[in-house]
Amino acid sequence: MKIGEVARAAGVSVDTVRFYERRGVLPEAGRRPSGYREFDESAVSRIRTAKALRELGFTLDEVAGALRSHDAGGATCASERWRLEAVVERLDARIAELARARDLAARCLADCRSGDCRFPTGLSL
Amino acid sequence: MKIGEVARAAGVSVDTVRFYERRGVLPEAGRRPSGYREFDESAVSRIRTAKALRELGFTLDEVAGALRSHDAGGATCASERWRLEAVVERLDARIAELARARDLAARCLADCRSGDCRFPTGLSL
DNA sequence: CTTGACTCTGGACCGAAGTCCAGACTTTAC
DNA sequence: GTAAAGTCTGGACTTCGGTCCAGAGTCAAG
Repeated sequence: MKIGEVARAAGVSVDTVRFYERRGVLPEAGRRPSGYREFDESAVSRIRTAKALRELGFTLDEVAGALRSHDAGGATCASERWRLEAVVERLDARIAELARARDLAARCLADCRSGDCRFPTGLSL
Repeated sequence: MKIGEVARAAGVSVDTVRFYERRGVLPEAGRRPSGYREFDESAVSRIRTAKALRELGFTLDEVAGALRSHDAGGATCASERWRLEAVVERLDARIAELARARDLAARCLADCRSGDCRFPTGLSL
């Protein structure tokens, strides 16, 4: 398959496919004599997996790490689980951070609506 | 006050003070004959307010907008409340997004631990 | 054989909120 | 008077995940 077909099949742009290759998410593609990259179906499913992992909160480097570990063989659920744990931890931390800000803002807003605005330093909101 | 004193008093770097000036958070500072910026106390409290707003989830542009509106006079709680509402809405949306990813990942992890790993497309985690 | 669609490379660019730098100048303290 | 500390400008760099570009070459259909 040519890069455009892969991209279409996986639902990403050709730029993204090349970018994923550079970032180690995809192995270096084989080349035709013309220099065109040549892919097979496995590239499509690899990109789909990468997308799924991204949606779970993996960074691209983490995706690449997980996929390479998988490639290396011997990876099991138990041996790779920490990757998912790390992601969940990071998400929890980030969510807590945002929730704190959100509650602070919402409390400001509630005070403000009830005519008891104690907004930072004299700013009336 | 010179920029360093302001920065120390407000708890930011001198680079940040200059950056805030360029971004409209601080008005253009007056200059000494030497070219050095000259600030008064109000710059410090303005930076502190900016920090407080940033912690609530305002972007720098939103901070600048709120402060300029305040400067323009006539701003009341009720007239400016939408700014805070917009921030809370954005935070809520972002938190929901992350929470979805988090739950997806945590469910994966739980399945994985209970030996029922249905991780995306053949990847064992 | 030509036309249009595709692909190649390398690098620039986006947003966000700063940080850091060099090289020149100023101010302060001793 | 001199040295150290502070300040000036402008621009480059950071992280993250891409996106977009020009200019050149390639492929497929008619």
